[in-house]
Amino acid sequence: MTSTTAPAAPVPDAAACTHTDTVARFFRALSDPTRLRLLEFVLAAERTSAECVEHVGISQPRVSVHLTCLVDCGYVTARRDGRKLVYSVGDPRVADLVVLARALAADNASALDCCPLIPSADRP
Amino acid sequence: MTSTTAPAAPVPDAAACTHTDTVARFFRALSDPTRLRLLEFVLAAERTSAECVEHVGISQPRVSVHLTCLVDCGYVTARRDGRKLVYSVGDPRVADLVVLARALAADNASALDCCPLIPSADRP
DNA sequence: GCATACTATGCGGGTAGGCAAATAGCTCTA
DNA sequence: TAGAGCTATTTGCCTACCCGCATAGTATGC
Repeated sequence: MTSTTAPAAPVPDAAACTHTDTVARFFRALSDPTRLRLLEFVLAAERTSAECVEHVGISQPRVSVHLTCLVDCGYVTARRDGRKLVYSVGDPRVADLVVLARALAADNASALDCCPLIPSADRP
Repeated sequence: MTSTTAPAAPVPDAAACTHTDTVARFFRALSDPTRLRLLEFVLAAERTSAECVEHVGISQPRVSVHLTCLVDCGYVTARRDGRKLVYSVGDPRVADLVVLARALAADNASALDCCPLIPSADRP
């Protein structure tokens, strides 16, 4: 944690004072169905790029971009194994976050479907 | 658990099997800086619409849309008090989600700034 | 060193969703 | 029942971002 190492920071808690924009961008990484699908796929087990491509069913370049994004945001880490790159989730809090969000989303799924600002794909 | 009520469903747990698209849309509600700012503002205390408008500094119609979105997604609830609408957060898990995300985002803030797919506003 | 996976980057197009401004609708006071 | 205050909806514009396709780059194996 970076907050525990800060001795006399002008802010009481680094985590609590992270710019809201940064947190929003952090959420944005999970707001795309393809990226979320990838994250949950990697969350279940270590996966290679090729496995991810097959799982989500979109082009390899696009999957590469999404995975890079997930790595940049700190959700997953990449490791080379021979010719392949293997992606995995190191921080257990990522699973916590997804589980928590899933529980909340499940309890509000029906209402969520009616939100006009965020229309669902199959409900135009 | 809801799985006990499902007799022969092909899925083990309703919460765990909520469509990924739905969860992604749930995250999308928090992926906008203005909405996240509003949520955290309401999270701290009950707020009226007018207070929210002043806090985020954008037009009233836009705030109305954002607040409606947050209500639809189940993050906040609205209550009428005289002429005003008062918004509050009922589910404590919402706070948990935000705190957890803040902690994760804080630990990856620097890397997040470098993610080209999700560029920050002040870093073109 | 060369060939072959495997992965990343650039380009162009289409849609989603952000904003302000104008306006309609609802709720309480007088 | 007016009238004033508060909130929601509509319109139009513009930017962000997702996509596939083509291609460049890099690490590994022979």
